[in-house]
Amino acid sequence: MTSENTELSHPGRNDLRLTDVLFALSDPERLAIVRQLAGGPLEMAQCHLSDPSIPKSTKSHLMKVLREAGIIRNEPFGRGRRLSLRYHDLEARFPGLIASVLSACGVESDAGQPGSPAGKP
Amino acid sequence: MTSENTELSHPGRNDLRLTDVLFALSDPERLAIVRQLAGGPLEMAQCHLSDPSIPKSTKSHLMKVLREAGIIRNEPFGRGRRLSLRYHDLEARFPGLIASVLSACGVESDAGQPGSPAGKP
DNA sequence: AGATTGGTTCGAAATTATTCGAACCATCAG
DNA sequence: CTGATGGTTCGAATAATTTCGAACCAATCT
Repeated sequence: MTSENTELSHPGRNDLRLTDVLFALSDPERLAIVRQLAGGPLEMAQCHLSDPSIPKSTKSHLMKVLREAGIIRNEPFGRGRRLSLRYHDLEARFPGLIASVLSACGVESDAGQPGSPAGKP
Repeated sequence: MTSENTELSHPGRNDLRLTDVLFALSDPERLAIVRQLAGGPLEMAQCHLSDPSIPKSTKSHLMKVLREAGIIRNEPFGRGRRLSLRYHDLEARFPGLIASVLSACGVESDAGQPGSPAGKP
């Protein structure tokens, strides 16, 4: 049977709400996830939480909050899922915001995203 | 009696925590307050909430969250209090963050703050 | 098919935030 | 001093979030 893996719903770029984005980013654990994704997409299984003993239902919920705020994309990938930062959408809707948050939490503005922050012309 | 009006405690510039700042900004009512203060200091009595029937204890609590996150300054002023955005401190600690949040919520980057965003040399 | 891995969803329980009235404090006007 | 205005703080009620186990689903491997 070819019964496509669960497609989760993502808000469209224009439906992103600033307060929801800020809220999702306001949790240390979620922010740490975003930091990891700043380097490029990651399989969920390779995206680690600060405490490895946290149950998967909790991890899934953290991802849900980020996804529903429009911060990350969560798509089927092989037997698991692939997570990615919706950098371009965030940048388009809230220019400079995600870049300043990343830089504030110690992400070297480098490669990883399309129209990344400044740094290398 | 000259018994100084209540001095509230404010976190030092270097004690500002990104997650606290993001959390404080993630509420629409608090964000609206910040928007008003972007134009410069305001007496608390002149700083209005979206719903004018909200009791003053609630308003005071909103200010408390913003103050404890280090976003606003709240100091005695005459018989009331004067509120101001800690733009400079925020900018120093989280470069670009407050500017992008303000611009994302429709604040014309104009005067109002010392080393404000670009716009007018 | 059956077992394994990786992840979502559903409740319920625990934690944390918000809201609001009442009490209180300070300043200014009379 | 008295009253009025402006605001903080406390405590209790309510609302929202977080956390976690159990049940479930999909894809892969044997």
